[in-house]
Order: sequence, then C-alpha cells, then structure tokens
Amino acid sequence: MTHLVWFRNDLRTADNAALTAACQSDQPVIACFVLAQEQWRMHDWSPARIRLVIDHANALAEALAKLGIAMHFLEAQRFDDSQDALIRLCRDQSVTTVHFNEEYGVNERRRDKQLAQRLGETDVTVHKYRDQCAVPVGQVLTGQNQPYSVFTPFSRTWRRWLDDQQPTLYPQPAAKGDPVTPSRIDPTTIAGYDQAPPPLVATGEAAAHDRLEEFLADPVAHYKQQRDFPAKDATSLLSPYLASGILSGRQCWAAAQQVPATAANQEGLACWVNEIAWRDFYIHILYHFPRVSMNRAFKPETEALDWNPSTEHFEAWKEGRTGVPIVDAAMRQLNQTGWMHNRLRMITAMYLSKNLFIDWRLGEAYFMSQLVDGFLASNNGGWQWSASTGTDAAPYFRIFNPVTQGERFDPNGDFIRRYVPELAALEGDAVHQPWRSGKLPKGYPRQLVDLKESRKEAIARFQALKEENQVAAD
DNA sequence: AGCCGGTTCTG
DNA sequence: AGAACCGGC
Repeated sequence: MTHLVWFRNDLRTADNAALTAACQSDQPVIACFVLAQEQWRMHDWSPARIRLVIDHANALAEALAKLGIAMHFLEAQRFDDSQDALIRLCRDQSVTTVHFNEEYGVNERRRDKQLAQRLGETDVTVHKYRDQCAVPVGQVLTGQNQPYSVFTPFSRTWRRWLDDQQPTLYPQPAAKGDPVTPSRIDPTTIAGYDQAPPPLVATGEAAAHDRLEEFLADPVAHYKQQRDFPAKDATSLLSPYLASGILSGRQCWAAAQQVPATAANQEGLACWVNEIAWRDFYIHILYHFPRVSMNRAFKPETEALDWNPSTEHFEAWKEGRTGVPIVDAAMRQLNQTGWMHNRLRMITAMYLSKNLFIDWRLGEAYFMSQLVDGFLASNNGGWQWSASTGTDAAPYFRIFNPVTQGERFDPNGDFIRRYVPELAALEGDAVHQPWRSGKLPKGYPRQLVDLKESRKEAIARFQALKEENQVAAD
C-alpha cells in the first residue's frame, strides 16, 4: 500500500502537485528518478544540463530523505526501458499508486500513456498532474475554444486566468516518517557529467529560491531597460532552474505577485512576468501541436524550403568563427558557459537560418547540446520564431542585421571583447566591423557570407515559397 | 521580438 | 548633411 512519486522534470519539493498529493495519503511514500542516459543523448542533453540534473536529483534525494521518503534511482537506457524499471519497482515495493507531473514532448507522452496502460493491468493506479505551467495546458483557449497561435492574445487570456483564479502554491509536504539515509547517484557513472562547464548557478532548491527573491528584491526594477544588453548581466538567470523544474512557473508568478508594486519596479515586473507567459505559451504550443516536437515546422508549407547543406559554414557558426563579432562572441559564450543571453540567441539563430540559410533544426539541436537550460518547448519555439517557420514567428522579411544589433545592444563592445580576445584591442566601433580598418586582426576570420546579399537571397527564397503556395492554392 | 532605400524635413 | 518618416520586403 505504498505511494510512489516519479520525479522527472520537476526536481523540487515545493509546489509540486504530485508530491503533495502523494503525501496527503495515510500510506507510506517513496520516490524515484530514472537515469535514462541513452534517451538523454537522443534528446541532445548537454553535459551542463546533465550535471545540473544529477546534482539536483541528489539534492532532492537528501531533501526527501529528511521527510522520510526514500529516493530510488533507477537505471534505464531509453524511455521504453524506464517503463520496465518502474514496473519492477512497483512490484518490489508493493506500490499501489503512482503519481507524476505531466511532460509534453511526444516521446514523454507516449511513454506515460504506455506505462499507465501496463500499470493498469497490474492494478496500480496512476495519477497525473498538470503542473508544468503557471496556467495549466488546455486552460488558455480562444472564444472558439481553440488554442492560440499568436502570443499577444494568448498572454491576455493567460493573465486574466491568473487574475481570476489566483492559484495558490501546493503546500510543502509534511514528513512521512523518520528521516532515512539518502541514496545518491555517483556522478562518475554518468556520461558527460565531467565534461560540463563550471556550474552557472548554485545547486539546490533553496539556492533557486534565493536567486528568485534576490532578483525580485531589486534587479527586476531595471529588467525592462537593461535585459537586452548582454554585457550587463541584467537577466534573472533562473532559466536553468525552470528548465529542470527546480522552480515552477507558478512559483515565479506567485513570487512576482508578492512584490509590492512601486512606480520604480512595476514596468520591470510586468516585463519579467511576460517572459513567464512566453514560457507557458511555448509549452501550450507543444501540447496542442505535437508536430513541433517531431522535428516538424509549425507552418507545414515551410518544409519545402531548400536549406543550404550543412557545410563548413555550420562548423564555423558552432565554433564562433563566422567573422561577425557579435555572433562569434555569442557562440563562444554558449560553448564556454553552457548559456547564452536571449538577445544573442535571437541574433545567432537568425544569422544561421537566414544569412547562412541552414536548417533551423540543426541550430536547435546544437543549442540543446550545449545549453544548461535546454528546454524543448522554449528552444524549439525560439528557433522556429527566428526561422519564420513557427507560431507568431518573425515575418520572413524581418531579418536582423547582426552588425546593427551588436551596435545597438553592445554599444561599447564590452561583451564582444569579453569573448573574442582577437578583437579586444580594437577601439570604438571597429570592434563591430573589424573589416573596415582595412586589415583584420590576427587570427580573426573574414566573414563567411555577405550580409546584404545573403539577406536578399533569404527573402527571395521565402518569396518564391509564398508564390508556389499561391499557385497551388489557385 | 527589423532593415533598407527613398523621400521629405530641418538647420 | 543628417534626422525623421514611410512603404515594401
């Protein structure tokens, strides 16, 4: 008569629907987490993310142990094997009820559905919780009960739902018994763990809450003005915690509600809450339009685009030697730290998909393979936005000029100089356009493509696609 | 969450 | 000459 909480993308004890529900029963509770390393590899998990997840799984096991809940770390290769591991655990531990919070990728949904079926045959009850968003998927619909595919109207309904419902956080679970000895994953058994860059954020749920509170106590007031300047470090840096569920979107929304609004902070607060809405938006898109997690474009007609083959241009982009300073600085930040500023994600994604005209899926996968905060819904949404293949995407003719973007958002070139030492000695605006001084600094490459020409070419290809579709429609 | 080229306004 | 504005992509 034991309840099992299966932790996946929700490595927290606070505000956790599945954990709270399990602890409300009178029966004993155990927990599990599946180490599906082969599946992680297939989903392009980065070493940085693997390390963050392992560290937080261990921290979670400790926190649960204090509540008298033993964590079982299960070995599996892929999701299919994880079903077997779960079923074995249920049998060995006399589990009668399994609780977990939903995930929305197609593989995850298929896994959960099959598991529920198989457990049903053995008289184990499965309880699923819709816990990943501030507003649960399925709750933000148009007047015609359809999902939104444009952000602005989505966000209006999203905000109204929260204002009306005022969702409260799930109560912290009470101890289920005397403390137990925590189990622990040995990181040396985990592929990739020791290849991770130094941790970007401190480990543990408490550290995540500290960062959230510190951000909302002051920096949020300058968020709207300063967040777009990568040299300023003016973002919350909560994405690593959100991506692995150490913090929930609902906790972020609730914490923002608690901040006394002043003239000084209200714009920044609203701007930041809007980013939580973006996260929810892309999760809702993933839920309603599963094709986006099956390597398909949201706009099917864009599947006909003839992307350039992945050549040395792609390698140069990955390694940060495209010859465009802001692009190279951004890619090196990603490679060195496992994180990239959001403005720079847009600039580098636009450059790959429009100037180099390389398939956005390759960029999406590469980002995933490096990012500590790699999260399917947001990463896919962002890439399809940049490539003009997605919901509410940038119109195909709205192509960033990476030099102009660099000049606007890194006006002193501080960020470029931090990550591209070859350019550090250049004075003033030359750091954005090193080719103008006549001779490139030693070791810095010439541009892969002409920005003006490649922009024209990209627009022409999208224009041709549009005309083909008009002909087909006639 | 644009950029570009052309035109008009301004000092 | 440079800012400010605009239509088209």
